[in-house]
Amino acid sequence: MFAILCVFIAGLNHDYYNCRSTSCLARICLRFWTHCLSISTLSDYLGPSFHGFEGKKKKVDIEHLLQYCFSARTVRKVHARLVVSGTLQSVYVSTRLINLYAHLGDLCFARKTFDNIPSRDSYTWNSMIAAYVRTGCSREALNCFSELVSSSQVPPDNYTFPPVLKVCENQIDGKKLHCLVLKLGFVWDVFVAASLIHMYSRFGFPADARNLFESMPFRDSPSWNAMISGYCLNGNLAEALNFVGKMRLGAINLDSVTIASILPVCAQVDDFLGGVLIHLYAIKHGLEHDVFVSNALINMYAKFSRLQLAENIFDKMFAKDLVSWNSIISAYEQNDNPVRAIELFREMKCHGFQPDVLTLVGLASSVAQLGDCQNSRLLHGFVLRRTYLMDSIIMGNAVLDMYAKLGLLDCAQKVFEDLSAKDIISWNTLITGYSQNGFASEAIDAFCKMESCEDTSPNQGTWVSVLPAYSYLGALQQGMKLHGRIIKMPFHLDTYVGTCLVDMYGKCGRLDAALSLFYEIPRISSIPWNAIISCHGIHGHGRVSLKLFQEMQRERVDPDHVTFLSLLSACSHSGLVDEGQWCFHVMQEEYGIRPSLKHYGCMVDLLGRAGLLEKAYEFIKGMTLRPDASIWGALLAACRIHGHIELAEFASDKLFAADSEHVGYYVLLSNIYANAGKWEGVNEMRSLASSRGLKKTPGWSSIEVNSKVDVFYTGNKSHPQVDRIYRELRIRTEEAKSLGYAPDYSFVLQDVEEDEKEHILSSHRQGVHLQSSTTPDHRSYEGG
DNA sequence: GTAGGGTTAG
Repeated sequence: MFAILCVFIAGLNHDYYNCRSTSCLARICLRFWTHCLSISTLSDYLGPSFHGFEGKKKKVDIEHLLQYCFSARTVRKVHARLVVSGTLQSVYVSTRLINLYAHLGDLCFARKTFDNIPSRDSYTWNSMIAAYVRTGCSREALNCFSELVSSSQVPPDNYTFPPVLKVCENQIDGKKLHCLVLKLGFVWDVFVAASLIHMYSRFGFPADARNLFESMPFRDSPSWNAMISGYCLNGNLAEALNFVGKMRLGAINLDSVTIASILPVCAQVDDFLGGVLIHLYAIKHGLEHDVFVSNALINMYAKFSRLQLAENIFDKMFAKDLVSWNSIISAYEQNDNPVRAIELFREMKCHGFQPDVLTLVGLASSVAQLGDCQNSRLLHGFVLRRTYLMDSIIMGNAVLDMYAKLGLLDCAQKVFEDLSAKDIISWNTLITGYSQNGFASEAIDAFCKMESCEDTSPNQGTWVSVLPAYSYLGALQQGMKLHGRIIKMPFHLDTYVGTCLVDMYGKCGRLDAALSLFYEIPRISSIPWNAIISCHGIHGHGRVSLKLFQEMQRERVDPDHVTFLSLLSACSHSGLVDEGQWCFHVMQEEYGIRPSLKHYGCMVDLLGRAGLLEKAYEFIKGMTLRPDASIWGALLAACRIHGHIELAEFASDKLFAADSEHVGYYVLLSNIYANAGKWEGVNEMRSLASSRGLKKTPGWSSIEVNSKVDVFYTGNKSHPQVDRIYRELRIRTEEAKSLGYAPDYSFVLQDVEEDEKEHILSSHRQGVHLQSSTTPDHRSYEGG
């Protein structure tokens, strides 16, 4: 074998030695050496061949060969030979071994090597500390640093401080390190200074970082980058951008780090053009193929929903890493294309990448978007096996969010309870899950539990998650108490929190309060406009909704698809047929928004409610999308109002062909039959629904008295004061009748006598306005 | 032979 090696080497033309053959040769040599040939023997045989090593005239030795160890296994073999040959006495060789082990991820052997060195020099200490930092063992790194300081073998030097500063845990320790740096005279080392700047920024002291930066006699681009990343950490995006500008004015080249830091800022401040200019700069300076730059570009383009641009970058990358795959997967996931996200996940696995926490976070969201309950459980199982749920709070929250979005609240609750640590986002996710699935009371319960936790305090997201629950119950007084608390907080004029408050006042009927609050919060996005337009529509003030829309146009705020849903619904509930049709036209022609099934549904409702049944039917026939159950349902509801049995039967055929699982439609058709006195049809619908295992959910209403919400629903008399309530109701009905009130019995859809009909109408009894919403329970809530 | 600043998230 050795003879073959010699022939191979002799056959190489030394003038054309390329790196590949050098590397290959070195590895073969290593192999022989670990099999007990001495280095001098190797050198004697191969000497001339090695002089070509990377063009340097260097004597071959084991230290030189160490750089060709590409696996921890090889290093261990070399290590064993070094111990046998006695070469390990050299601090230099041992330190190199520590670094090799650390780079190959074998921290245990790095430490063993470190422990066995009789006298360590500064390189040894620095290498061991850096090894801990690189592998994320912060505590061990800090302990090692303390050991160095107390051992007095060698003092820490300028190479010691950067890694230690990177992992120090608080500003007080950071300050102590800064004092030591000053004492030892390393403050003007650019590496140490950049680390100090970053440390001060990390702990929220940007002024200290700035002072240090200003006092530096010489600044290189990493010093500037430390300032820029520091401003990003502290959320001062304007100053981060300002520093990039200053760098360019000072003729300091932006490097790949600057670009990777600033691209996310362009996305956050919604500056697409700025982002493209940075991209062009990267191309011009040959930086676009840097992995960090490419990844940052993918993420930026994804945030601007420019998926084609993101995918172009991804495709052109020479070397993709896990972050590249995670970025492109979440790009599709966040732009409502979960199918492509999952496809890319499969491709990623084919390329030999193992998913990490962030891959699975993106995947959990994709699975939720697809409504895929089966895969959600598979994902949960996978995450559990990898112990990610125990190790990562983000992963736990993502699984919780997945179950909440799928409406599997029991699973969500279980995941929440099993979380090894809960943060405010865990609570917010649970509260949002309840709130968005109609479990308002559970949402409020969870909020109250969160408030009783000492180590957790609500943030903006908490208010956004819990306020809709109060709106849902119409709990105005309790909502106002929350408003009272929010107003004292620095973010009380936040668009999202403000919009939730506007929505709460609006839904609870306080349109005046909703409107005055609306004019206090920022109105540059469509979000608050949608809320104020919608709540006026709900209460039948369609013309006000239209006026607000005109105001929105004057303020040059771009409406979105939700704005038009709110407008169409407002017009529908106010009988504004022409205005509704105008909105539908403007949406497409002026704003280029393609109508969704929801918009079509609103239009059918608008025409149908106004009695234009034929026109509504013609409208459905002209649709560019295939009508689903909701469209036929809207037509059916209109037929019910206007008693058009023939069209109702046609619509119901279409409806049940599209969706036979929605109980609301059975109830609707049953009510149509009842209205027409066709009681056999009513019975048929009821038995059909029950034979398919569908249960109707009762309608409900609520009232808030003295910050206490009472919920009533049909067929239930469990309220402790039920007798008093109905006595009062009878008195009020008599009073109303004496003033000329005549009950409209067409809403009583049961085959009973007139006096019974009146009783049904004036109480919460089964048969009146059956709804398919989720039923709240009838517990009461004390004000928070 | 040892060191700084960077990309993805619920």
